[in-house]
Amino acid sequence: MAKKEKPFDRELFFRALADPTRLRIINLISDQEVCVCFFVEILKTNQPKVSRHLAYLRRAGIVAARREGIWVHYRISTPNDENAARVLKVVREWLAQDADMQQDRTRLHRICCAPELPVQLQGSPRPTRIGMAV
Amino acid sequence: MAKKEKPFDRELFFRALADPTRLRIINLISDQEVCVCFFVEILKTNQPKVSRHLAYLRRAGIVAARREGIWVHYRISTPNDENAARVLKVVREWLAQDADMQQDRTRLHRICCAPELPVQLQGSPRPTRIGMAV
DNA sequence: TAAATACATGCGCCCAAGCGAATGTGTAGG
DNA sequence: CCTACACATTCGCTTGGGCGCATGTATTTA
Repeated sequence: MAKKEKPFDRELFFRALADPTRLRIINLISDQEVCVCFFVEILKTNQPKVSRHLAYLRRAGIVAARREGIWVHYRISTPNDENAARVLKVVREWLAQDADMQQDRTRLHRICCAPELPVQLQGSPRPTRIGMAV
Repeated sequence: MAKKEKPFDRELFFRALADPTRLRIINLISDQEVCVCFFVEILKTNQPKVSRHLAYLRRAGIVAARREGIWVHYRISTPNDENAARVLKVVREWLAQDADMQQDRTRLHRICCAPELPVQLQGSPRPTRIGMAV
């Protein structure tokens, strides 16, 4: 009844990072818990696409999901593998410095901190900062 | 006449890391200059395959080549992008700890340090340690 | 239980990437 | 030159991944 841990899949991990949409998602999450609907809005794409990329990141151990009623919140997950965690940390710092990525975060910040959410997001739970165990 | 530097391609960089053969090559190079023929021998594969993966790593700015007569030596190249360089550093440390990767390095070490090279490698220049600027 | 909402997944299409086999390129030696 | 050698590249094939679209699932509310 021990050892649920599957051996960490390094290939899957790197492939997960080898896609611009997934990197944008990782960047958008930052140190928050973000509802799926916000990704759809910021990335200006359709919901299935976002959902599939989130599933990919989940399988790779990069993000974790938490359901709250009808909504699902995503946050960064520290990979099981210590070295993968180190890589992810550096990658996130890299993204944080990128101009386009900063724009994405700015747009998310503008939307979720505005007094009124846009029509598509009425009633959606806004992103919330979470404690980063690092 | 300035700025030959193309803007660093982050996607290409990550895709380069998302392949087991290319990771094995990165690991084998370690802090040496290694002749192509040794990759063919250690990876137990054909020469075109190795050559294509090496070309991929070159385009991604991860390795550099140096011709010496009929032989071509490959070494790790520090990526133009500072953050990419940080990622690569962590990735290489990761590989260095991996059991399978250690086996590869051991086999390379055994072959190139033996008094007699195997038949396929007769006359090939052995890998040589190079100064790592880090 | 039925409808609405938010998200996940299955399906088919297309394109990129990896592969083996053949061919091309550059270099040393006769 | 011509050959031999090491390596690079091209070609055709096959596979995997991302995409849009349609459908499935889970949860809340009426």
